[in-house]
Formats: sequence, C-alpha cells, structure tokens
Amino acid sequence: MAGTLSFPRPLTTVDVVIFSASATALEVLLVRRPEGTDDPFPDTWALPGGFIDTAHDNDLEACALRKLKEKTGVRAPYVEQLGSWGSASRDPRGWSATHAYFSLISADDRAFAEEHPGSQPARWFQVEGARVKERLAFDHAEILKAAVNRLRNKVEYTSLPAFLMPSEFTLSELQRVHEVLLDRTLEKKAFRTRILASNLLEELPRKKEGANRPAQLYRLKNKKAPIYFARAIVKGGGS
Amino acid sequence: MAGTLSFPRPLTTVDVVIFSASATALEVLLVRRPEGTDDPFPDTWALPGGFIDTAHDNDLEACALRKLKEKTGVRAPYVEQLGSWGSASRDPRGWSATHAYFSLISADDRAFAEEHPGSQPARWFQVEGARVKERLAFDHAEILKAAVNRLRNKVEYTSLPAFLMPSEFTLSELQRVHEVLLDRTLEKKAFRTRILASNLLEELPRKKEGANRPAQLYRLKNKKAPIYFARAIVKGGGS
DNA sequence: CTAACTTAGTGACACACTACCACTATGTGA
DNA sequence: TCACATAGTGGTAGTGTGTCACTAAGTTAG
Repeated sequence: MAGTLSFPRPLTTVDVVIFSASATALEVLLVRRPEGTDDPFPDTWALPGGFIDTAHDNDLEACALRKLKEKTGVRAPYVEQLGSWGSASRDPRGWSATHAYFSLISADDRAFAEEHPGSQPARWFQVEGARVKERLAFDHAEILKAAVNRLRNKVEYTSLPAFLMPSEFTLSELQRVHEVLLDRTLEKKAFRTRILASNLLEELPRKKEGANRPAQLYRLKNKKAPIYFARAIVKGGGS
Repeated sequence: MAGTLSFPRPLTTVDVVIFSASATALEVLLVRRPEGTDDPFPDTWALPGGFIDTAHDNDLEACALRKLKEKTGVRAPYVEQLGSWGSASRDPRGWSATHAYFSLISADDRAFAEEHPGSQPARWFQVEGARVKERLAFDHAEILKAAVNRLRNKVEYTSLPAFLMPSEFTLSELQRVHEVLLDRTLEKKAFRTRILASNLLEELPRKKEGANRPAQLYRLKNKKAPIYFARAIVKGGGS
C-alpha cells in the first residue's frame, strides 16, 4: 500500500433531494444547469448540488446543509443521508461519486426557492410514481427514485410526513399528506388514534376555520426528530 | 460552474463493515494496517477497505464486493450501503471521503478470513456495546458504531440475523443470535410464532441431535432478501 | 329558520399479532 | 427410572390497528 496518494481520485460531489408537499402532490426541487459552458448536461434539470468546496466545507453534511441553505433559505430542516452513487460512467468527465442527501421542507418554506434563483433557476416539480416528467442530468433520476422509495417506505412506520407540514396544521391535512405519499386512502379513525397516541403533536388553543366544521390545530412537538412507530400502517381506508 | 474539473478532489475510499456471529457475540472483521510505510495509522486495526481502483472497479458496490471477496472468500453475501463519511480532518493526508458498506457473513464462512491473510492479517473481534476494545484507524470506530446501531435497529423489524446463521440451523440457535444482537432475552413462543408465520424458513427433513431433545433444522428460503415485519419486537422474555 | 351538505371527530367492537406462562415432549446421563 | 436440560405447544391476555356507523359543528341555499 505504498504510494497511496498516487491513486487517481474520483470527481466528488454532494447532491440533495429536497422534498416538499403541495396540497395534492409530493414535489422535488430541481435546478437548471447552465447552457453555453463545457459542463455536461447543459440546459438540463438536475438535483441541487455540486462539488465539495474542500477549502470551506468541513464535512459532507455541512456541505449538504450549505447547499440546502442556498436553495431554500432553511437553516435546519430535516436531513438524512440517502446513500452514495459512484461509477466510471455516470459522469462523462470520468470516474465520479456523489454523496446524496435527502431533505424535507415545511410547506411554509416552499416559496423561497423559486423567488430567489441564485446562480441557477430552481423550480418545484411534481413527483409522479417515483419520477418527474423531465429528463434529469447524470443518474439523478435513479437517485430521485431511491429517495422517493425511501420516503414512501418510511411513511409507513415513522412520522416523516409531519416535517412537510406548515408550522400549524390539522389532523386531516396531515392525513392528506400521508395519503399523497402512500398513494392510497387511509382510514380516518385509525390514523387519528395512531398519531394522537404517539405524542408527536401538541394541541394548539385554536381551530382552523373553513367552509365547514372548524378543525383543531396542532404543531410538532419536535421539529427535527421523527417518531418511530412499532407497527407499520398496513391497510387502507374506503372510498 | 466553469472550470469544474479544477476543483480539488477528496481522497476517496470504500470501507466494509463485515459482521458475523459466534455462539455468544457479534463479531466484526478487522485488518491490521502495515507498519514501516508512510501511510497513516501504521500497525493499527482498521475496517477492510481502501482506495477505489478507477481502472477496474466499475462502481462503488462492485468495489465493495471485490474487497469482501478478497477478505472473506464470499461471492454474494448480504450487503447494503451504510453511508458515507467525509471531512477535512478524518485523514491526515487531507480532505477525504469513504463510502461505507455493511455486510453479514454466514457462520459457515467465518474461518476463511483468518486462514487466508492476503496482503494484511485479518481477525474477528468481539463487538461489545457498539465498539471493539482495540483503537481503530481513522474514524472507523464511528463507522463501526453506526453499523452496529443500524444492525441492532433492523433486528427489531427485519430478518437480518438469519444471514449470520450457518446454512442449516434450529430456531433456538436463531433466537440466541437475536438475543446476542439485542442484548436481551426474548420470549420463546412469541419468537417462534413470529418467525414461522413469516415464511422466512424452510423446514428440513432432519433434526439436530445434541445433548437433549433433538431440534428441527431449518434453512433460509431466500439467501439474499430479508423479510420486513409489519410489527417490531417490543418486549423481551423472562430469566 | 330550517334543511341539505360537508368536513371534523368519536364510540364500540372486530381483528391480528405479540406477550406470557404453564405445560408437554424427547433426548442424555447418573 | 429419575433428574435434568432443551425443544416445542396450548390457551389466553394485551395492545395497537381496522371498520363503520354515528354524532358534532360549521356553511350555504331556500
């Protein structure tokens, strides 16, 4: 193992899959790669990310959080590592590896990204199945698919969807987000019992007024740590 | 984003946390780093791994499987990605990142590693708590801790421990491995009902003779894909 | 003012899997 | 043949989820 420093080093990047939820769909934030440069995939949508700045990023997570802050303005959202993808063929410039992160953004913070374009224009895209309609740069479609699958999976036994909600929300709204993510209806009573028994939420002293019976408002007790349920959601609801 | 190729590239490695189970403990395979070289952490135990061979490794997983094969002789064990660790400080040679994998080796294949030293001597070390007694190179103690925690967690709702068993085993043996991983006793009937109802095992037409009543032998129906239980193990057993 | 409508929220019981514990089964060795 | 050890089971309690019909509380149309 002498001369280890002489090993060729792969190109290394960090990419972030940033999710949010509209009223009817899961959405992912994508950026437009510039045209007229020598970089691959010009004028193509891609996951936010880029090279590690070895001079300023102390570690991978700091790098991911920096990119998240730049794109969404959010300082401390829910973030977890998704995995890494590396191969000789994923980047035309040579052997490359990316460290992919996975983030959930509150509905309150959805506007920022499209209003503050920064160096690259950004847009929310609806996720349909486990993909978006647009063609993505590199292997980002595969990374997105892994992120969506991971999220869908965790919906069944964690409280992750709660991190997509605005700061105050009703149980019905939370249920709707679950249903969008799982792509199936859930039974109201079972859902409410499960959530309320989990100690995830704090009841607020006010209700959301609407076209019908006002609904109790809640907020998250803990904005960063999810709850893990001992039992997964198994069955759906009617209608 | 012009001139992206000029970004300094971090040192990039792949490390593999290889677990097996003895009769009484979870064990991890470590290799001894050579002394008398310029490489950091000479004469120190470390996770098996090393630099990506960009000329021969097509992707990260292939690189991990190559290292696994070299160390354990096993071609297709259970492998999953654990995560990646990267920072300016984890390697004295500069900014470095490692892609960590996580593997479970059948008790049948434990002997190979210590009998075929290859370029570096290898040894199984007992895992106590989430660590080994020896000091490890780099941030490998942290990676090991993450791997142990992931494994412990998954024991509660997957069939992962089954991949640590020899090709034929009894339910009591499987339960003992669960108990070692969870560090608590389990209730026999509950455990057996859960496992048998899961369709994980295939009954063999023979029994294991021992000092007492012979026990039914089983083998895995699927050597690669784990089972995910809808409910986690919650409570323990007596004694 | 009242009825129809819509969404919020609950009561009561069925169901499935796990937990518990005492019991039986089948071998060895003194 | 009896003590002992481990394998394996029967029966029932416990706990969270699933089901569904019901009540609650607002709006809107007449």
